[in-house]
Amino acid sequence: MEYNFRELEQKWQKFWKENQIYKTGINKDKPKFYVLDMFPYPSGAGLHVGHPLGYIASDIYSRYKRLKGFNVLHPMGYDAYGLPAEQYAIQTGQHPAVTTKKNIDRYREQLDKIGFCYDWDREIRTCEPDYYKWTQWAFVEMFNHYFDNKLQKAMPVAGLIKAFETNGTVGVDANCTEELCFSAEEWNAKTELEQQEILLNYRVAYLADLKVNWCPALGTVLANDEVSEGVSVRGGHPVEQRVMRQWSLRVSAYAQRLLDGLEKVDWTDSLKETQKNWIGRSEGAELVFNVKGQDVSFEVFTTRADTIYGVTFMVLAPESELVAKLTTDDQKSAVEEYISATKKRTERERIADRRVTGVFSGSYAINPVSGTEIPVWISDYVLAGYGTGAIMAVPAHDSRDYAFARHFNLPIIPLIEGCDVSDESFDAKEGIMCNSGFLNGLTVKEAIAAAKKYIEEKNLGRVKVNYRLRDAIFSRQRYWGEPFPVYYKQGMPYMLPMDKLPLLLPEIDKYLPTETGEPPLGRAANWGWNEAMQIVTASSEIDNAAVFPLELSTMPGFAGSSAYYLRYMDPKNENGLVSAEANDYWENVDLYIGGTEHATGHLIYSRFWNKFLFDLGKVCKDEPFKRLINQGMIQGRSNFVYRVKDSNTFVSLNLKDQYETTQIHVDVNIVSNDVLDLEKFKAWRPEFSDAEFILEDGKYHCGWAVEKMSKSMFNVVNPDDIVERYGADTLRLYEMFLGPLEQSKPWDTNGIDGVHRFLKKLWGLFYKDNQLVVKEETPTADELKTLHKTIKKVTWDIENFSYNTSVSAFMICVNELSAVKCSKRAILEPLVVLLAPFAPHVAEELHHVLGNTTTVNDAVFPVCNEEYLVESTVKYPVSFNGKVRFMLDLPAALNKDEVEKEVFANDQTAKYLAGASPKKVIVVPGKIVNIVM
RNA sequence: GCGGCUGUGGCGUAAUUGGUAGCCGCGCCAGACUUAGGAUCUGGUGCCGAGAGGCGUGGGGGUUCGAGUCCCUUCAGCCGCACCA
Repeated sequence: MEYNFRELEQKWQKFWKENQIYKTGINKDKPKFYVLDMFPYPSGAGLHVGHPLGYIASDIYSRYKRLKGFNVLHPMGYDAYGLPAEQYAIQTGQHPAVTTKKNIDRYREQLDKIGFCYDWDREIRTCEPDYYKWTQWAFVEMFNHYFDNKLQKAMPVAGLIKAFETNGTVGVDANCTEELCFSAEEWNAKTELEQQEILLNYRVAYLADLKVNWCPALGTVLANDEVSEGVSVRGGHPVEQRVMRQWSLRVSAYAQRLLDGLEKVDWTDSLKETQKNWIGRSEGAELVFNVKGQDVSFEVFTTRADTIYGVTFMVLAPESELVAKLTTDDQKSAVEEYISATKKRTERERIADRRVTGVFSGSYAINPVSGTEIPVWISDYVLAGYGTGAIMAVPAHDSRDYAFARHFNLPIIPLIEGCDVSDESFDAKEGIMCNSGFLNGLTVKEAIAAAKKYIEEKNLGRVKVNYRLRDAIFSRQRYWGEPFPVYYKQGMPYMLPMDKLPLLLPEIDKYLPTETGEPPLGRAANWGWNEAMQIVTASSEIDNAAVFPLELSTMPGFAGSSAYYLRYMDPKNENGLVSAEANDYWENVDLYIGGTEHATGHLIYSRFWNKFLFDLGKVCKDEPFKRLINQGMIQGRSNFVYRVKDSNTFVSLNLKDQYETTQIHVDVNIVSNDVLDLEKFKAWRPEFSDAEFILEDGKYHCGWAVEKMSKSMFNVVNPDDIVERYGADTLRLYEMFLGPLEQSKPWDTNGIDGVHRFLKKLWGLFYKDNQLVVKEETPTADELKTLHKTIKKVTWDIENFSYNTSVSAFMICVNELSAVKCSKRAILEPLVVLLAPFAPHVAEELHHVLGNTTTVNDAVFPVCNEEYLVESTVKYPVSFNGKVRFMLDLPAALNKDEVEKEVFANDQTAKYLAGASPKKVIVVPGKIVNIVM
């Protein structure tokens, strides 16, 4: 029997499928374990060899846990809504549902070939109505809840209304967009419309006029994490700031809990750090400044209350509402000119070009502590969206303020003894205060505390915690997303009744905005809501009396991915996102594997979403993902050929310096070990058909470089091709063998022969000349040692996700067994089970070859017996002054003194001592001997 | 600028956590076999050196009997955040 991987892999994949080997259900007799992959967006390009890396790692862990007696939930699905399918629809007119389905089918085909243990009965697609029903449901719940700051949890809006009716805002501490203050009488006197508008100020899902990131090229707004350096992350289109009425989720209310929760999860420090940065907690004080000669005051936020005596000017963000209030008549034209100039600059330009710009407003503020009058300036270095959009500038101790003061010749007052501010500001929070009234003589740390206390006591402001985390803008002016279950009466949003969900995505004729600039859903023929009949009806019937318009925006990409891990627990449930029974059993994800690119998007939103559902009592765990591992990126390894300028002649790598050449990417699939296949090259592209070559030793050597794996670099390797040539088990092993899971590393197909050879060698322990050679003989001590040290190593490696080293441990094991021609059942049987998580097909085959009739997945993972590992002798390296000179075999039982005695009894020792007397002898029993001379 | 991670043969990497640096694999070299291959098997392969030996984990310094591993410093690369007050 040959190792016929093609036949064998197909056979077992079929067997697993037909016998539902990977079907999972609640089983209270076994401990549960939930292993999840970040589900993919099914792109048109299909999978390349980098995508399955994380899937293989999680698959190994899932299989291992199962063999260890756990009931393992290991599902897969698709993040099926998204921009690329819609962009494609715009270009081709094909319905995004059609292309999405096609892409999903392709993904599935590719995934199936690799032999994953997914329970496909639990597959979800975010674009399916029975799934997005629950996305809409969660949104309605968010609309119906507000965040109570005191309780630090979401509470029903109904309770808030009751409080307003009896006491107004008194005693209410609700997270809100804008602090409001009204009495019960005032509330009760308001119209329904007015009350609804006020409630939007509190709801967790709310509609508000916000400054948003508008991307004209994509025709939609984008969330902060979808924009980087002023351009859209997807597509790289310019993004501008615009005020629009949009749905938002009050993620910022959960800032503190999102931060605290990080302490409870087992994630990498770098990922936690990224989330901490994104949440951006800063403790400080909010100070009230009165404006001189006007009945106006404004607040600023500062983390350096200690520097209050050094404030020499104030700065407002150009977008601040205060600008209009504080601009005096003589400064009006200058301010207007500055504001319009600022508006013209995109955010990108502002970031790229750090010129100091600004204009004086004409007004003066009064320092609430020192009483000094200070000029109020306007500058775009102050952000409208952070804090209050106004700052107190302390040029001596803040580098941005310093640059501004220098540019406009404003005073700089040093506040720390001995600091030099002649060239730059002193930003460090250390030293002793001076020029600071009652703070003089204190350290900076003490002064911050003292100043805060003073501010609170004198009622000059309040101690406050600020977060950088913004609410998530939740509307997209696009077609291919979840429709909002929302209709509008007099411009005010109302939710569809829960029992009418899902609100289905309507058909439209073109996937473009309407002629009047409304989102694509504006084209839908049936997009009205008959309130009395509770049905969707023709858009033409909208009369704003009985039939009302439905929301035209759709939800963003992160909507569907925020709670999908919960749905896998109970994917067919028609009465809830997840049943209490399923949720109580599976709880949350024990191991989540995916890329770092979701660090600030998906992983913040889903934590927020989960916490919200936790507050409602719908889920039992506060954090969704207990342990998280980021797999590294697989980079491409590109190959180059060198064309001699103005010719069709190509020169081999080491001769290219003799010519003037152009470097050209060449398809890595026609290169082997950096040697170009000349015939394939000529056939690759018509322009190379008559190419000529300057060779070295009859070969054309290509250059190479590690780059991103992409079509344009011709370095994309398709897993299908690898499976076809080497089999899925070889692919799985090689992906793991490449290097540590979390590290980025280049893919080079050339190395794959090594692991393929390993599998053949393993096969060779079972079959020789087509004969099964497995024997029932008792294994030797050495064979048992080989097996058990491998069990020990591989177990430790799996637990620590060090899969590259376990593959090499398997190789060492098989090398050792081959060397002694060991084909004994007592050794091979446990070895096959040990290998099953990594190479399930060949393991299943060999498990059956050994006479087992049930799947290897139901075997028991072997346990290391330390007794077999005990050594009777130790090879001591004997070193002199730290340099190893010779090895000495000694009984392991010897103690320190006995080892020393043996070493000095050896004549080699005398040779290296060369008559000198040792100053010191170090003996570490079982390890080394070092003689210091 | 701030924060994090990583630097080991020609390449991907390993090192029982302070104890023989280079395991495993690719590649390369030599040999065997021969249905001449992108097959299989055997041996070799960090660098310098004929050899004894010396050097060697980005560079410099330190702690230690002993450092890839710990400390200080410096350089390079990758990632995250970045007018966040």
